[in-house]
Amino acid sequence: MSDPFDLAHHEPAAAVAPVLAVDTPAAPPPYLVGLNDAQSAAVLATEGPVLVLAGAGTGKTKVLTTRLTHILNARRAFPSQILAVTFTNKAAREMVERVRALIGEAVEGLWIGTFHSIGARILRRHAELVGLKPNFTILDTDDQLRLYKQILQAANIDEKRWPARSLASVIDRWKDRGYTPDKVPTADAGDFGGGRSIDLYKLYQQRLIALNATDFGDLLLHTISIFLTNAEVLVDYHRRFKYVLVDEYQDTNVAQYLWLRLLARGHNNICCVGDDDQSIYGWRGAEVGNILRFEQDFPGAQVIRLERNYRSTTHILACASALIAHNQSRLGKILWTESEHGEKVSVKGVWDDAAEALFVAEEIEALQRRGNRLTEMAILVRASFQTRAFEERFLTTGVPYRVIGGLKFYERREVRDALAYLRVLMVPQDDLAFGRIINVPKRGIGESTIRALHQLSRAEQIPLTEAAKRLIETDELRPNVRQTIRRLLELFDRWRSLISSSSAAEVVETVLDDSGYTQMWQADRSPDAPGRLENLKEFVRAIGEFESLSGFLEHIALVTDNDEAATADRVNLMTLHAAKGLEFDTVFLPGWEEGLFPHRLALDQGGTKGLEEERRLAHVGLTRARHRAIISFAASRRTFGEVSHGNIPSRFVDELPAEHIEQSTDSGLYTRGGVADWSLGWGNELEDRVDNDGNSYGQYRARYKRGRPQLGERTSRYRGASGSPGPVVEAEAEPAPPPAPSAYSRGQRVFHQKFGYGKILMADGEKLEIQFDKSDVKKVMASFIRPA
DNA sequence: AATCCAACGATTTTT
DNA sequence: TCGTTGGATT
Repeated sequence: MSDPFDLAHHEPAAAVAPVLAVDTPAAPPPYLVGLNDAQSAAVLATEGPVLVLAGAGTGKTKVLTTRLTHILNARRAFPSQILAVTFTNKAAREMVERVRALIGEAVEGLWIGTFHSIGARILRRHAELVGLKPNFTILDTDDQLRLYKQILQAANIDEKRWPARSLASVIDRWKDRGYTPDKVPTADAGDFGGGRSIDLYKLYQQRLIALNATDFGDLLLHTISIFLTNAEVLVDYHRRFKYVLVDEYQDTNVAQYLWLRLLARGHNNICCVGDDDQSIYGWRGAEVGNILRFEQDFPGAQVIRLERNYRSTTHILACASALIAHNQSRLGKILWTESEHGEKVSVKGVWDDAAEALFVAEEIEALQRRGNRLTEMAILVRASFQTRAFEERFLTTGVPYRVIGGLKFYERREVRDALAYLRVLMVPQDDLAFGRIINVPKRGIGESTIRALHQLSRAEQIPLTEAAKRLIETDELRPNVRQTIRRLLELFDRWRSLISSSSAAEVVETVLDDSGYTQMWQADRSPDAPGRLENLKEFVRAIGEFESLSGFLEHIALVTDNDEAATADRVNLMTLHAAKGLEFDTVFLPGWEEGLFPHRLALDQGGTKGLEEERRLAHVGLTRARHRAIISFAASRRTFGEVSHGNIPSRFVDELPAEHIEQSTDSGLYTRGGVADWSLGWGNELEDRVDNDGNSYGQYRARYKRGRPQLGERTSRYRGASGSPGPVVEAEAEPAPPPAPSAYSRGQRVFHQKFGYGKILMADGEKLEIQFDKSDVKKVMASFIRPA
């Protein structure tokens, strides 16, 4: 494959007079057939700045991919002259596949990728210009946090008062806005660490450079700096990229905007596709303003609106439109459809979260009986804790479900540990990685030793591994510690010598075995140890798919595989944020209560802006539905052990047009338009139901402890032979097996229906003595408890 | 240096 | 309610 940077070899001949190729009167190319007028306009408007406002379900991806196809087909540019930027790897992959389906091989050489992957690609070419080496590491949030902690400690700042997390978010937001440390306005310093945040930012950047590392934000910030200070580099990219396409433009932050502007300035052919009404990542630095300001930012821009919706029924669309019309800051689109009316949007008020889950489960089973597939149903929640009630219900009634989101494969502890070993192997200067595994598994290297290492490393400006090498030549450490470190360093040398002769997977296996890491988990008696071992195996297998270790490391730094092979027929459970871009026949929208949705914190922090973003989130939720949307709210809800009573239906419920909804509320709960007396009448009944569920749930819980995915445990599918990486939790209710033989041992955490959580003091067959957290020591039969 | 325990705090999270 | 975390204990 040719280097896309290597323009010299294929300067396009067709580029001299490209326009004629398509303008000659002829039948329209086949890929335009089936597009509506607005869609074709968006495809054909190749020159100059274009904003495509694509409402939900209006064929956005189709337009993007067809446009790409058109540019290539009309020979306006070679693949290597097109830059297409997305936010997710999934979107990038989808685009590649669809373009390939339309025109075949020509996709080779296209610059399609996420902002970060393309940023990384550019930055590696010019790393020296910002003081990095081309093989710099990309830190993830975990590493970042460790680095921030080190910096706070060095700066003598009380981490209790000023947690590393807060500093991280302060600095992240600055990076989102394109501020390098010298550019942060003094007014923005805030009060972190007594106003020292800007200095801390400076220190952090210095440390990153010293570590030859970047964080995600740097991938863009550094490239922007390079473009700004090295005109010839920028001009080179101007020449290169004749066409720039951007997906999900409403989600770009200021840094991304600046980056795009700089790159697009060459040919000025930039096409941004997005929907201001689906901007839901403001809290992460996304600026709706970017899309709202597009016409000012790019003078002479065309704005094309895609307003014909091909997804939802009229009732659903009417609700979504009426809802979003309450927002002030929007460009305004009027979605319409020719599809059928379908069912009205159903709005249901219930007692509490358990009743809500029960209601949803019953609806799902009814739909299933009528021949609907579970994969075509989704429950979209505002906050992830809400999934719990549904999981409990589904486990007791036996509805198969999958939770999308949660911990990703590469974020798991064991995977990150294994990765750290590889990083040290590849880049001995990677202090963060070395610091992570120096005492994992436990080798008896403690805080004082590590402090000594850091001291020497800082004093001599050398990496930790180097400091370790020197320190063991002195008598500063105790002999046994010295010996341990020496042996570890020798191991690394030995592993390194394997790289040239063995496959990557073999190297990793050797590392995990020789280091004692695998052994550590084998010896671990905790219930999640087997899963971790499985994950390690899968990790080795994943590496096998890469040619080199360094290729693998780049992949996992930038790719968190978020998609799942939805094979089995299961109900989908996820947050509203995770649902963006997806669609389902039936969508359940539970928890539409003031305080939860819109979320209180969103209102507290964001005021009207916050409210409008919540409303967009509601709009996103509704527009995921093709045929059915079912909204619900509960008067009482259990959150973190506390029960909140008297919840008020979300204001969003009131914003739905009456003629498009069908409201039903359990009696005695709410009166029309307001709150009725919930203090009466529900107490006892609720208690009963919780008890019943609690008991049967307990059985399932116990069963799942024994190796099956459990409720609340974000087990990945990454066990067993099949599948790709993914944070998908799957669980399946089966007939309950006979009670397990007592397998409790001293020290184990257990749960008792009445006494709550506790720890086993003594186990004698079925007779156990348990110290309960909220009670005293009790003697209990094993059949009354389950593992915690 | 490892283990234990009490205190805390818990929207959303594409890279 | 429950997982994480830093300080205290052994």
